[in-house]
Amino acid sequence: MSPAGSVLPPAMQRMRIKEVLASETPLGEVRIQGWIRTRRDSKTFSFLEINDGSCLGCLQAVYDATLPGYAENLSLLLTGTSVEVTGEIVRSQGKGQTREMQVRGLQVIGAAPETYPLQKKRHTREFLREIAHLRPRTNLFGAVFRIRSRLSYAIHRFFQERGFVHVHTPIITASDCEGAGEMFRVTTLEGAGFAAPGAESRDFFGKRAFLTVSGQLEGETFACAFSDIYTFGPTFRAENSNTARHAAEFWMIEPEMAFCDLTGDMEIAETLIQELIRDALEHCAEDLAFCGEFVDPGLLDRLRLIAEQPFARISYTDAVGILLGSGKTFEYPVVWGHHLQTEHERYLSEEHAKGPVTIFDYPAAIKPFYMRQNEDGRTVAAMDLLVPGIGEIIGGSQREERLDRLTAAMQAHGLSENDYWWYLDLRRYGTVAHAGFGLGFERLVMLVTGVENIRDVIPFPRTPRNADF
RNA sequence: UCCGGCAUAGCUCAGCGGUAGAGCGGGUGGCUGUUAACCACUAGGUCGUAGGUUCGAAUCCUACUGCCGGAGCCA
Repeated sequence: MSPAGSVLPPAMQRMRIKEVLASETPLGEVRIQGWIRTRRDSKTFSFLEINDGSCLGCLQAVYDATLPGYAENLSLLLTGTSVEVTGEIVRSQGKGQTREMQVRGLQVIGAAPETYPLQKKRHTREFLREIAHLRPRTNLFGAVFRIRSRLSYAIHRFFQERGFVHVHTPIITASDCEGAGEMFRVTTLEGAGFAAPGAESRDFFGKRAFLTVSGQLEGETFACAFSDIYTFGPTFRAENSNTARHAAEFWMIEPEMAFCDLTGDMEIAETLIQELIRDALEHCAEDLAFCGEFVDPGLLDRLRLIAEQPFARISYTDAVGILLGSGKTFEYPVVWGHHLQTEHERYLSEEHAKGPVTIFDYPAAIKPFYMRQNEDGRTVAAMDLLVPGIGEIIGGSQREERLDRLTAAMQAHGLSENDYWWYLDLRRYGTVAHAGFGLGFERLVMLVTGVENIRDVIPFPRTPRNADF
């Protein structure tokens, strides 16, 4: 495809800068298209740093002052301007790059005047969030979103290679009892009609509808047909959470395995994390090195450790004992039967295990109804995978497959069997042990890149009072 | 939602009762196979919004808004 006004005949293919920089063989004359990052002028020529997003690095183009149009173009060649450039790829005379382009023809496609917000200096993340439409053009966000893309691909590859079937579970759900937090209401009712008596039956779906907070229950139905499935899609929580780890819209991966218990569940979870990090280390080396240099100096060592070292596994009961025996004074008391607080989870992963740790067999009273009851009568087969710096990255469980136990648990949680008739049918017809978990995709990207705020690993973050762009 | 902090030039910040500053970015000129290039000059601001205290407020007080950090909820 040749853009209008191209300076070269269509026969000459555009090359991505990544390919130009990686090429082992002489390339001769090539055409590239991208955005100016910075310009440095000499008396008789200018250096242009051009980036097209294909990789972190820029192509240095040497633009000779004797070329036609040089003087007119120069005033337009500011940071942000889009250009098409042709020229020969030659060995660089300077330090810092092995090759560069000797420009033969240059065309300004779209000028970026001096009001362009991105300067060739470091900006704060807070400022860049205000220009979320332009921040992908920075080094950091370029690296983060290339890594995010690769991780997404690696997740599909991981499951597809293991025979898992990808299921698209619904985004809109009519069951308001998924039990994973506040839900966003979906409705076509407006004004007085919304509040009127019996309004729900006149709504689009004839009942109350919401955005999904989890595809798990629907995922279970497919696991009980395809044995191993996974979902990978957007998830919505209307919680008024204002933290670096929470977003109202985020992406989640939820595998569900039939004929699988909690141990098998933990194995898949741990293997998945390790495989994904290995994949990123191999395929995103340049971007990860950048993150290691400018985001978190300890990043690469930590990733290698996570990829190689087996994860610690500690039962909830043992974890409580470890916390009580730690000699640490916590703000919140450690009590068996209570939730582990952030400070407790941090101690377990950052100080005790010094790496990822899986906590399993939680008290039944603090977990949802669908988790499988253990024989001790007081815990359920649940697990949380905690990683240093982020906390919970995976939460999962073996599901209660015994109809009588499940209905009893629903009664204890005050839930109506009628609302879950199809979920209970799975236990009525060919029930089978099964287990699964949810992996927060953004938290994974945070782990891999070292970026500490979820708003900086998702293109356009949705958080309380913020849905711009 | 709770606790704490912050809001000054396009960006990053200094100034903390007495005429609004620097670096970067922009412009002009110079220099150099440069690479966060360098040197000189130059333009650029209702100091978040609304009240209040004071002879005088960017500076002190109050409210509001937004953002940041921590906590809760969780992925």
